[in-house]
Amino acid sequence: MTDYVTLLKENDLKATFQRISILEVIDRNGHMSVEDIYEEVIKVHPSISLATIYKNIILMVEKTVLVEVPITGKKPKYELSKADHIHLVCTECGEVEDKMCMETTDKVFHALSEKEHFRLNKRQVNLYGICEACQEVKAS
Amino acid sequence: MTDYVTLLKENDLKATFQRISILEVIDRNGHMSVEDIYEEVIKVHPSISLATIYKNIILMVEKTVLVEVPITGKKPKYELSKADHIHLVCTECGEVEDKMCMETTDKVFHALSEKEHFRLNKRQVNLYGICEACQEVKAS
DNA sequence: CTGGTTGCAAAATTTTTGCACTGGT
DNA sequence: ACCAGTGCAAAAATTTTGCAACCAG
Repeated sequence: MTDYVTLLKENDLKATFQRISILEVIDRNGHMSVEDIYEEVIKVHPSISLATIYKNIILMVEKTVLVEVPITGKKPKYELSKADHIHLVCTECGEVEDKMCMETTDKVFHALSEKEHFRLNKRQVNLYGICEACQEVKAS
Repeated sequence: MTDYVTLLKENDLKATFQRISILEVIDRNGHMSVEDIYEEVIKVHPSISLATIYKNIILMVEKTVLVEVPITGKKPKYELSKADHIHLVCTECGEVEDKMCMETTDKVFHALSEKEHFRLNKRQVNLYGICEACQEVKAS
């Protein structure tokens, strides 16, 4: 995804420089907190206000351009909307990695929902642990 | 679990009645935000301070007596530590229900972690949708 | 043009902290 | 009796809001 203008317009949002910058930095970094986004965007667009970041994140989450990823013990992060996936969350460095492989688990989730008469809408899987890079650092 | 005193002492925490009250209301209600806990505890123990609730939740999460359950678009909730399970989160009424049935998904999670050389520690599955009760209300 | 968007500053909310006092062990 | 734990009030951090100026369509 590089055509943020189209993405925004498709979702009834004006393509302002501020919004495009927010999408760019999130796309580049994968998963970012509000503060992370602010610090990155300000490098490119120094006059942007934190309030604008907040307003736009809320708006873009409503419009489902962005998805909030809540993380145990941390501020939530935001990512671009994409197919459902698993998050590998490193508790050492904080990095979040996406893994697209929910076919098997999805079957379980749907079976469970059916059994419980629960109208399933969204799945969210976070696996917490230590990523390969951080294991190596600790070993040395 | 009703012996909160033992639970606390086993985790090097003094068994104050503020802490016992916090554990009681969480046990009774299942999943509660800081504010929920405060509002319930204050009924039993009107002089308790919100700061005490915060301090104790942070402490009990560190000691793994409590677990933080982050939820998309909401304040995190807290539950008593127990075997890993799936959360059914109703986006209408906010209720969270536990389902103990992660045998199949656990295999997938472990296989994925092994493949990625990720040292898996904790699994967290939230399914968002509409619970049976809320479906009935909407239908009528 | 014009209605949505921005930046700023102020307000509201949420969480943390310092400290004298209290209460479990 | 000791020291962790408490309550309070103040501080810090985070998020929201109102509004005049601005700009994308």
